[in-house]
Amino acid sequence: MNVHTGTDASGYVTSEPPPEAKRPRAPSIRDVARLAGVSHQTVSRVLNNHPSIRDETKSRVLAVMTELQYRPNRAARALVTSRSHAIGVLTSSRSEYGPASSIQAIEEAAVLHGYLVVTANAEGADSRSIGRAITHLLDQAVEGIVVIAPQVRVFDTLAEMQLDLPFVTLQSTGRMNDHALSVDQMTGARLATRHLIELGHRGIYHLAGPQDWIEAEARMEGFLREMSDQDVPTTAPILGDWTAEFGYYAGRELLRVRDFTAIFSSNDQMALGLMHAIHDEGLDVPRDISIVGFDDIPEAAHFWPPLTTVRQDFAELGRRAVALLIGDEDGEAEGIAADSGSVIPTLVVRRSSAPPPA
Amino acid sequence: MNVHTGTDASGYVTSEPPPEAKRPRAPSIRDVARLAGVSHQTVSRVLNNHPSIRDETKSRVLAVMTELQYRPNRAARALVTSRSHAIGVLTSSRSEYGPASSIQAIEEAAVLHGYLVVTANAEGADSRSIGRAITHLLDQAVEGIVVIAPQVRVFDTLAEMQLDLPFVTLQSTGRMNDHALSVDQMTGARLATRHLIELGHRGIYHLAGPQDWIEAEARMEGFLREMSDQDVPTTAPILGDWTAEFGYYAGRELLRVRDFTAIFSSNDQMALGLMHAIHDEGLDVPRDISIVGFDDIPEAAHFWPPLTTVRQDFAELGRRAVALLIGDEDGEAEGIAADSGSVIPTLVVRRSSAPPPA
DNA sequence: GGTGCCGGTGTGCACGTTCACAAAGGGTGA
DNA sequence: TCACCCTTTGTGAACGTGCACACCGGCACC
Repeated sequence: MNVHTGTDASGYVTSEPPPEAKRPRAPSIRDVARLAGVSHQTVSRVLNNHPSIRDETKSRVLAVMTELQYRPNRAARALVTSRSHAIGVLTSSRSEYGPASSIQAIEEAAVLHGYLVVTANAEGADSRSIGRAITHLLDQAVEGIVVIAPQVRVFDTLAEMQLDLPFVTLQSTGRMNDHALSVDQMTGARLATRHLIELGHRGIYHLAGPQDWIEAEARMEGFLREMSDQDVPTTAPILGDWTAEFGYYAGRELLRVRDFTAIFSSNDQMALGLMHAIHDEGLDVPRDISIVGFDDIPEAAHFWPPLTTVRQDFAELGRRAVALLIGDEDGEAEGIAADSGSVIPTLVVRRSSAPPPA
Repeated sequence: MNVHTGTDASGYVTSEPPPEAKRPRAPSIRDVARLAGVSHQTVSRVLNNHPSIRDETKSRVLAVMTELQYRPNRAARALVTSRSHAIGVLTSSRSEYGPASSIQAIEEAAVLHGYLVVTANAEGADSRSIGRAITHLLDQAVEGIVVIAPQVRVFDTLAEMQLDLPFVTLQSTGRMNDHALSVDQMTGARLATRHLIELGHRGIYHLAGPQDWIEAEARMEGFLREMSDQDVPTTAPILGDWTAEFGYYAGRELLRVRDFTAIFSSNDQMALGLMHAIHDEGLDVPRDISIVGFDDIPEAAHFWPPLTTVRQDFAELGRRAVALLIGDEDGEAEGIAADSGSVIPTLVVRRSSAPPPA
């Protein structure tokens, strides 16, 4: 096919190439238009598949597009529509399994909807770094934010910056229902707790996560409620920081007194640390002490002993977050994401839990 | 301060607000310019801190900017400069610890340089999904790509799409030196192997990673070289898939014969699975069999027994990748990142390795 | 005292896309 | 036959920024 049509506006003589063509620029919609013999607007219509376009025209334009390897310029589009088609993810500790899995799911779902994901990690989760992270997201003109971090502080910072952006957290809560997915962390925690009670345990500790994390709070709440519902005397939960390291030291501390036969840990990493401490004392899991975790990270099945834990569908969480955020904005299927029921976590019983010693 | 200056081009009467102001648009440099009594170009100069601007003018402009909460519009900037200031990260299995940590570091480093990170996950790492991931990155007009995936296939796909984009892999290699960081995976593997040999082991297996991953290949190479250098007869490595699950089944298989006293696993997860299989047989680590891993994920210190492994600085890797990519492009400090020496991994000896049974 | 340079600033256009509007062509009903 | 509508297409103007260029005043130099 001859590229030089009669209407070529560049005015170059065919035999003589442009004087040192300084155009490393990608082909634009106008280039496509020229080659297809239509106006740039028609090309635009094809791109946005506008209804009223003749099939023949459309296919001709499409052919030219593939020939030219045309790629729509997102910047130009964003400029004129003032829509970035970007959503932000705000994390702290993003390399942990739970957050990482959710991010992955968010990304997949976002791409599926034609969106782009920008992440910002608030190292340390202090309000200064949260502010910096939010600023970064704002610089990218994100249209919404998914929060995987201590939401309370994020909330404050967001309010402080006095800008309203749709955002979603991955965890259910009483306080922030408008922004939260209805994932039933509490039920998961109750399942774990009930399991231990049904095995016959009465001295049960809870190793909780940081309390400004909504999911940590919800799990603790679930633990406390189940204990009280079953009339088991409750001890005050221990507040941890999600790490195996903390679990280890907490375990060593707890073992000094040993007024318990089971521990429900708010995540699998801390459970691992607990088991390490227990083994260090020459004790056995589950013979002497039962352990239940939360999350079911892939490694949990291969801990020694394999860990009884609560499986959580991080991917589903991520997908819902995106659905909520995007559905919300597009006005498309407003309610679907919101009220399609909670994600119910399931208890995976492995070998780290057993009846208490006689 | 009065917003309505005499030169206000909108022409609205001050007492009468614009008829249902349909301007949710953010303030632009022209708005700033008007309020500061300068031209938009001057504002632009302030933004890009051009040298020749009077201090007084500059501070006046800056004041107006903060007053208006002005944020530069990245889309417009990208459009005119045809630079996206985005770098892409191509992963498979991004929720695993290693990739996740590197991504985090990449992101931090990128933000520091004023760049934006776009990730694309090639689920399954087959060439079709790799193609899709690359397309996604290209749609965002990334200026470079960091690859954390089976590079061989990514290479092929990239070549197939016949587009040249600067890219970097996180692993050293013989083949792709132009694109690879000089992180000495091989030395790490040799350290681990030597450790086992020095403990007295002679029957040593290597559980390798997928061979289209360069790091897996490099670690295997290191293992083989060290074994041959030390004149220890070598058995063929087993090719795994990085998961604890695989390690478990590989362990069960190996234990049928038991012609070995130690296993060097190419990552910590597979090592965990191996130990699980060994425990299942009623054997003890390290009394009966020694295990050495690779990566030193945070959980490794709390495995049972705590895992001897090779620590790798994923964050440093990420930072270097960005330095290489960005330094490369900006022409700024071309060589610094490239030749500042290798990242040498270190051996962390814990309790999973010991002399072989007598 | 003209000429040239330099610091500081302004003017206009370009980037690639979408949007508002208009226009050409064909059909349809009165 | 004319007025009107619908489908399909085109025209021109935005969007917010950077770049090339021009301009202005002051100073140094011959």
